[in-house]
Amino acid sequence: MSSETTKRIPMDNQLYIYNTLGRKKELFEPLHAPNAGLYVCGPTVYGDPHLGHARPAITFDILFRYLKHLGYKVRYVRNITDVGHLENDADEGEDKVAKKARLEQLEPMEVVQYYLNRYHRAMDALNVLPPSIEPQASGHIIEQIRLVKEILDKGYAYESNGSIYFDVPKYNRDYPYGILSGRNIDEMLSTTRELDGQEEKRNSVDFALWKKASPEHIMHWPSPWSEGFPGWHLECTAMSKKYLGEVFDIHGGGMDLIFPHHECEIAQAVASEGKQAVRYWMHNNMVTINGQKMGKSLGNFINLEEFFNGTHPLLTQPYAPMTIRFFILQAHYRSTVDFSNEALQASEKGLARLMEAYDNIDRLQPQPGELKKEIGELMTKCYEALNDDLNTPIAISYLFEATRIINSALAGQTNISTQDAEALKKLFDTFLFDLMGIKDEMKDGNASYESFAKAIDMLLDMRQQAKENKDWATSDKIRNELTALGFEIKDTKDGFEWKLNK
RNA sequence: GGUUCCUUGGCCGAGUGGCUAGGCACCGGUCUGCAAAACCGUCUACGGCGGUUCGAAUCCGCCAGGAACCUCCA
Repeated sequence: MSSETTKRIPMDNQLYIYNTLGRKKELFEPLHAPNAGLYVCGPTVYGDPHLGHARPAITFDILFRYLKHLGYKVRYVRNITDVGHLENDADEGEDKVAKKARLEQLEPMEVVQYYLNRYHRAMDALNVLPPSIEPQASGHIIEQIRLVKEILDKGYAYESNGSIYFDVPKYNRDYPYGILSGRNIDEMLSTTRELDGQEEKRNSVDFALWKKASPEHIMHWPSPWSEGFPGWHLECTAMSKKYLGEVFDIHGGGMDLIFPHHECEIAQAVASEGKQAVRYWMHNNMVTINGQKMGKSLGNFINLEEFFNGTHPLLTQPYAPMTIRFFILQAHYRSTVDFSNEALQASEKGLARLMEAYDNIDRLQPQPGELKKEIGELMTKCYEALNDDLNTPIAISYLFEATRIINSALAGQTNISTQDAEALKKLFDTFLFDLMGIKDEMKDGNASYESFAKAIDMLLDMRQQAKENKDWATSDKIRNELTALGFEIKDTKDGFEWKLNK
């Protein structure tokens, strides 16, 4: 699909990733190099995307970008859940959407499309690359029904009143259930709460593969057992198998999906195929707010659009998409990251400093000479950081080291060679832009930027004239009014610099 | 109650046995017409109590506090 796949995989670049199954870092060795398969649980599109959705999207975007950078031909599948979760729960927030669909006489698929579009728009703003395939659960009912049949044939499921349930205790006699989450079935049997509809199930730990639709249920399909809809966990197993094969490399998602979702996926795959489908399980941690998980059920989430506009009451200002992205990358993906205005502002300023340093590389006046060892090592260290389970905060810390080197040279305090300057530019191009996916929101895709920039330059040239005439009133007026408009004006040895703070 | 995990300087956040990231804020200095920015410097932390060790933020135990999962959730 792209020419970059011809790149040779560097032998010394060995990526280690933390496998939740086994809870340790493991060398990543794809099953069918140079191909690599990646499946990530995407959103259930029944509400606006919030900060929590940005975390896995960005985490696995980095993985996607890095695997491609290492020369792998990556097939990245990220699903869209559009059936099974829409209306069959008691939570008011979710009910409202289904209710709204009915009240406004919308097709459920209109609701789905609406939020899917908004999700895509937010991901685009965050510079999250689209996956190779983005399958929707509702488009794979046939595959899911087939999977249910296979599990029934193997004897690990049973029918009850038109619904099909996975027989967890029976499965557990042949294969260990709970290996991903570290649970054992006896404890679960003794601690699982009683839930509605459980009378159909033989055991409280069993889960639905196919549910018979109640009369008021909007979305339903014909099946050998009933008019109904697929169970919660089925789609990922069916779609990953279809697009990545019976066994594939990496499956990602949020930590909150480990149980029951991913545990059930393992059970479904093993029950139907007799073997595990996933070789590396990766899980990103949660975004918290005041130390608590940001999420729908707690009602403490902030939509991405609210961040971009600054419209949520908890926000003291708007935050650019790249600020959000950088903020998330400044924490390791397996740590929780706590939202606060202070933390976001720190990220905003830090990122601005990096972007400025990058622009400053072009202002340097490098001399012919050798590459400084210190600079040459930064590239290696950044690779080592990413190879160590995608340690983006460490890689970022080296970019800040590079920033100090650049600014120090610009201030005339140190010398810099042509090779140094090239290496620094390559460091930023590779790690900040290509791999971490930061972009210059002002310049990228803005055709009129150049005219705009020249107009500001002209104003500042006039100010420069005034300064030379010691007309401080005029020079300060220009500076103050530009500052009021959000510009930051800097006087330098031989002129001026400016930037627009959003 | 069960399972898993966390507690790092004013804030955020890396780091798994010695070399003690990084960002933001603060303070001092250089620079500047004044500023801003930048640069240099300062501040040097690992919840508590024990233990292992020549040596622990890092390993072990206990205690305290917190979180996630056990129900849909990224």
